[in-house]
Amino acid sequence: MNEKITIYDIAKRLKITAATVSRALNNNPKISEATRLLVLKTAKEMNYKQNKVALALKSGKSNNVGVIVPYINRNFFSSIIRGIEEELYPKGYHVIICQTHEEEQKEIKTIDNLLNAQVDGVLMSVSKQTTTSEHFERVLEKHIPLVFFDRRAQLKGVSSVTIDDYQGGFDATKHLIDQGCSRIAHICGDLKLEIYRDRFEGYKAALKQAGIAYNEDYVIQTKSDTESGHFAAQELLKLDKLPDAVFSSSDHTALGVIQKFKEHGIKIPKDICVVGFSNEPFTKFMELTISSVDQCTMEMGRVAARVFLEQVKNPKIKIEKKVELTPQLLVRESSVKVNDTTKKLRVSKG
Amino acid sequence: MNEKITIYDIAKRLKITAATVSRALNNNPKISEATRLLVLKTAKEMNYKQNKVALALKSGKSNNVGVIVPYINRNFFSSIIRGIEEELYPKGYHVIICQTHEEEQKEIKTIDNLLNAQVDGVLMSVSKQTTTSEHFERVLEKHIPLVFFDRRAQLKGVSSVTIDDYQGGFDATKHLIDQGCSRIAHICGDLKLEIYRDRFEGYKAALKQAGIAYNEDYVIQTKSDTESGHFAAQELLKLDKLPDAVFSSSDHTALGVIQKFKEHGIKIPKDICVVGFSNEPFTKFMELTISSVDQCTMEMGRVAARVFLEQVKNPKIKIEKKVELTPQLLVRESSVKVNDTTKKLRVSKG
DNA sequence: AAATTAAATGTAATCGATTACACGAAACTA
DNA sequence: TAGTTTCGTGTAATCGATTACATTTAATTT
Repeated sequence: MNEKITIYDIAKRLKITAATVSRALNNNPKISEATRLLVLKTAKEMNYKQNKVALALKSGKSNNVGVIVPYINRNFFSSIIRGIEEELYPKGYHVIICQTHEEEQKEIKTIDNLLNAQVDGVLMSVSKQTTTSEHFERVLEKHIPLVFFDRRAQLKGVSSVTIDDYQGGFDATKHLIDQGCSRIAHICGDLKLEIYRDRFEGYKAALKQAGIAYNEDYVIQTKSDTESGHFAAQELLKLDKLPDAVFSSSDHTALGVIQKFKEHGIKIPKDICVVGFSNEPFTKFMELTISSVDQCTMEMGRVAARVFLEQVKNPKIKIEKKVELTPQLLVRESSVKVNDTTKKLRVSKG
Repeated sequence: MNEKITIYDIAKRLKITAATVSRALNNNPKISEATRLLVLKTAKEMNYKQNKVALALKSGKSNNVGVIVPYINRNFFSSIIRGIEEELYPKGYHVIICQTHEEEQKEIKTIDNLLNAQVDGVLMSVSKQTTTSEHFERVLEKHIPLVFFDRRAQLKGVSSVTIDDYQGGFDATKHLIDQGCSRIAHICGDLKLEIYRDRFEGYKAALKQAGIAYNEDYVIQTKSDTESGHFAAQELLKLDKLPDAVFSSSDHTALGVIQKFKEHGIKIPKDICVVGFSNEPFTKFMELTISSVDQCTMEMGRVAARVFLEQVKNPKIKIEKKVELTPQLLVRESSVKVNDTTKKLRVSKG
């Protein structure tokens, strides 16, 4: 019962050759209807299952794609992976998950391992530490589709799917301006990363458009966790003139800012409006829900998968697709100065 | 540059046979030191990389394990997967991720697909809908290690890693009793699932131990989301005597309960103490942090991976290992009746 | 009826690595 | 020196499926 059934077993049983069996199973037109049906029936009877590994060796296609992220248990990444998986599974691909822990060495090793495992594609978000790109070039040399999502490396000929971080930063800041705020602080992540630079640029552009002078004192660069939010808030509290709004490039930092401000008796959003970034699940569970910029993560995964599929379909054509998804500002309680309850009810809880 | 180098290429270059090359690369003792070094050197020069697919076909081992969960973008599951990945990657295994969306049909299809792909093991959490178990038996027939985590099927000869849900329920309830509560409500998930039954039993045991009569009116069975928490709270509000504590089998439901109670002017934890289950990230981000039972997810993944490794190491021995991890009650603000600030500071924020 | 064509199946190579068995040469024993 | 080990390599089968090419048989044409 447990031995594996191969096409040779079917062939032996029917006193024909494995080639005929293979052809019958693959609906090859040069097979007679009679034998085809017989083979199909026998295959079902014997509970034959095609051995994908043998197929992979013969065809050079493993039907596996590698997905590399810093950590899989971060909502942002796991949602992207969900999108990728849901798009690729119906097409017969399996998703192999790997984590880099933000270490370049692990990233390099992982890519080489995936290449040895003959994956048909690599979809990834570059680790923060990564500075070199030979490992990416090794993927390209083998003509294996490489698609970056969210964080990409500067590399010609590689497709990427990102959100328009500039737009996200712009929208968030514009919204704060629309709320009547004019002293808007910005807490950004490591500006070596493109995503944080872009959000920062969007912030500045919105200020400029509104004729608000850019004030360097209002910009604080930190890590993207809650503690850094506490730190940032304290820095802001030292200023002569307190800002009346904060746009943070991270939800966790936004939370830290809110916590620290509350400790100091500052009312959110009455005294200071706050907008975060990423639409982390907790932002809508808070008593005071936090406005945030949604990065349409599932969609990002789906699109990355589709870009990959396009590339395997047209192996000859060198596609360099740069898809930029539009982020979605979700206005919640932390950034809306309301005067009456009617308005409050309109605040999105999504 | 991009053609794949095989052992035949190395053999041709050195005018020896592929067999010798293979032996040299595998440190086979019957190879002369001279040829071995020569082969190793040449392999490096030619940038040879072993083709894992060919190896998989020959050996019958793919070095891939399938991990099946309902949804990967749930903190609980993605953390387990992280644990699994981190344990298996160093041992040369790749983790293939699949989602069932809680559908039995998808689960069946996924398992069959993984078997065709010749995975060396299947680690999974059973979908809520699943009632049959032929698909699990198909895995066992092929002598492929099957390990359940968290949610398991009733099946002989299969290992599982769970937490002691009974203990978790007991600890949570005991803690509420220790806070002076005696009218303790319980909001549970679908009692067809073992995990919810066990938590419920733990709850009842703690009551019994404290000599508190079990009151059916205080038990509400719902789904595990925030809205169900609203519903449950409303049901409790209808009672003649309001409970003075709530132990919820889900953090999301606990959150809903808290929200609804607050709407009705009930103070948490002064009037009613609340403890949730799962230690979802948001529980510690709230203004009012929520006490919860941590399920040591990363550890669960690691242990599941180790159980799998043990089974591949001893293929002959039929191991049926039932590992039960001990959950950890995290006492936070939602369940501690404090009188002075000193005590409040001791409340865990972990 | 002989010749041509078409249809169905068989033969054998291939994908890349491993390994039982065979074989020749060197080294050792008696 | 003939016989036996030992050592290092080569030969060829194997894992399971696919497919170009060859071959057989049947059907069609002239």
